[in-house]
Amino acid sequence: MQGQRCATTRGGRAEISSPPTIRQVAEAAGVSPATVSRVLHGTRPVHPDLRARTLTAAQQLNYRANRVAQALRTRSTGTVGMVVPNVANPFFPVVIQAVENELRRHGVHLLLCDSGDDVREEAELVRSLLDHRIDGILFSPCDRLSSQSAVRLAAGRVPLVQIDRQAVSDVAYVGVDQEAAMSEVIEHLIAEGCRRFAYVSSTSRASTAAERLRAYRRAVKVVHARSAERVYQGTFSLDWGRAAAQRIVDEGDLPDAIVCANDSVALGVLDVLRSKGLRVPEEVLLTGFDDTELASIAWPPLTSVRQPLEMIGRKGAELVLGSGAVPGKSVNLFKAELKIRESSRRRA
Amino acid sequence: MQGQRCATTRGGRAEISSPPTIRQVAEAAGVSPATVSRVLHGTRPVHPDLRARTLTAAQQLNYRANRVAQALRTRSTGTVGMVVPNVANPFFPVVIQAVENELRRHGVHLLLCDSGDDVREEAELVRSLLDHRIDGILFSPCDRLSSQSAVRLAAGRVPLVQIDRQAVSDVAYVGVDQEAAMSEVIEHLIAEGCRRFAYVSSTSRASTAAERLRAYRRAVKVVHARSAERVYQGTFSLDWGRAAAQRIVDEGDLPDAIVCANDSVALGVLDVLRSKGLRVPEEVLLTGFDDTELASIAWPPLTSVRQPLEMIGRKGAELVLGSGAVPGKSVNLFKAELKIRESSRRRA
DNA sequence: ATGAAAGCGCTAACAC
DNA sequence: GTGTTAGCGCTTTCAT
Repeated sequence: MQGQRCATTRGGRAEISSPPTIRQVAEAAGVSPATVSRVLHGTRPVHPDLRARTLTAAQQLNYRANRVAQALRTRSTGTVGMVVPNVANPFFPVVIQAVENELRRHGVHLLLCDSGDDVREEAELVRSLLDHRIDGILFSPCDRLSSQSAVRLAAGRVPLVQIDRQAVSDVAYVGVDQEAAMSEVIEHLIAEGCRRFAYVSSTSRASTAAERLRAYRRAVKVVHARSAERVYQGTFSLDWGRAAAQRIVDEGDLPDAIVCANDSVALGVLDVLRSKGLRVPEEVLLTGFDDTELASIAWPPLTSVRQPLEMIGRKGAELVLGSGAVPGKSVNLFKAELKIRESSRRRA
Repeated sequence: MQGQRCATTRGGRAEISSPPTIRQVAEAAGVSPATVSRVLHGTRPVHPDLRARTLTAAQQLNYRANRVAQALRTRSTGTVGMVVPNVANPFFPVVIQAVENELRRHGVHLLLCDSGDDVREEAELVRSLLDHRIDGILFSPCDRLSSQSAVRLAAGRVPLVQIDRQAVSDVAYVGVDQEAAMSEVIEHLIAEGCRRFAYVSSTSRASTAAERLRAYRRAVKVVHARSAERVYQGTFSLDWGRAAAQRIVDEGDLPDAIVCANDSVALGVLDVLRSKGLRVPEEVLLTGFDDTELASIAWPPLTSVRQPLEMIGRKGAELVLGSGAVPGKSVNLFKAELKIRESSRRRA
């Protein structure tokens, strides 16, 4: 609506609003811009009188420093970038929220990017964020292999911490110990008497998916070698869960337990089992992963793995800001919590 | 890791890496910085030879413009701010994702802020975003009254569009017609034979909550005046749903249908009804709102209202960018879709 | 303790 | 067409 420009206007006409500059504050206060800056930042001592005049003028003009100019000069934008594979994946919103909160406690803003699980896009995003001179970056690399170059590129320029997913081992990382968590799931199922398993997951190339799968294989091999190969990979969706369950049932060889790499998939499986008249947990036990709201609301309630999302986000933010992200490595592995619910409890 | 500074170094020592400046490209190509800029932006015609040399030099040095400097000069940062009350509310991630995608198609980044449903924080965030000279702002005001000043402040400085929630009527807005949606819910229930209702909602001061409530009252009044007053307000959570259901049951006066302002609440209600042995939909019909994944997964599947989230996000982004946000007003009301499922279907 | 001046990296006016 | 110059708004030497 309003004109945006202004400048000092040689003529002498009235200006149209435009945020006041430090210069204008200086003039109003009868001091130099440098003094204003010093007062506002407490960088160096300033005479009480000038200080007072400056403060008054600043307040009167409602002065607020232009962060862009500040950034150019100080080489710090007060922003941090975050790149995640899929904002709509219920795992991330909570992490994002925690990150944003922690950043803001330090006066830093979050530049959020969704890579859409696409390595090319992801790399592009990282480059673009660097162009914007973000002060750091939180990166959830979508591909544990192909994302490596992007991670390295960015890590060479700004503090970087990998979050949830890891592509490069000597760059800071924060997430949960996926293998420990999945092992715990299997141990629990074995304790419930299960011996034959099937694993429903996605073809995701994320490090987390790989770790969970590895743990699954390692853990089931002990009790039934062939179960280690009974793996169904599709996408992290209800529909894939349904499709996988269909296949499992069709094969006419129902395992004792179906282990899922994620809650959505598990609920898809559950849906089909129910429609086939196969009861959970009576005929087959079922587990999910992530412990989204879905898990507790399902019927029967779904055993799942709860990750400390807020903690991951907060710690990630702390690391980028404090540059605990700079040195060789720095791994912050949290422990997930197995939430045992009816879907995996054998009736006594 | 690496040193960040460099500058032209009067001594003549080798520099440590630091992104190349336009000046360095110019020198390498034997042209002026202005020419480089012109080549890179195609702002004005440049002789093919110089053009080629420039391009080569830029590529060789791997030159990428410093967006901060660019922003200072051009008064455009290539960023848009977004303020939402609660990132973890399953409604927002999808909208955010759509916004981010649309922005990126235009080379614009998203500065995401979570106000935590706090008007003070919200105002602070808006001011801070303005300091960062964002090119526009997408605002989901948490309070239809107290958020007005923040909306007005920001709208006076940059293109602003209210998203989902509206505080100021003469500022651009995009969302769904809440009243129409809620009316449709009630009409459906009436058609199913319901006459006596209860409404479970939150004390939220968001415009959407007010609109849904108003529509509920208006619609039920027609068939049963007292139902218009049977309103339970708490928070948008499973627990509040449980608490509200408990109260409703305790009152010993079960309505024909319990209408909920959101899916989480509805599932909380469902949970308690089930534990009390009250069957849905046989003894009481139930509806939610938002049609999150929860709704379709619940048992029985929950009738809910699906909002075109991606469309809202995309349109919001389009508006800020195209500054369809500038003039007096501009309201983009989408229509929600009633998803009728078992929870509100009377057995024939 | 304070001001003048330089300059962050870029683009746009203005000359040629 | 192209280079030179000025300047976006700020912070920070460097003198005083």
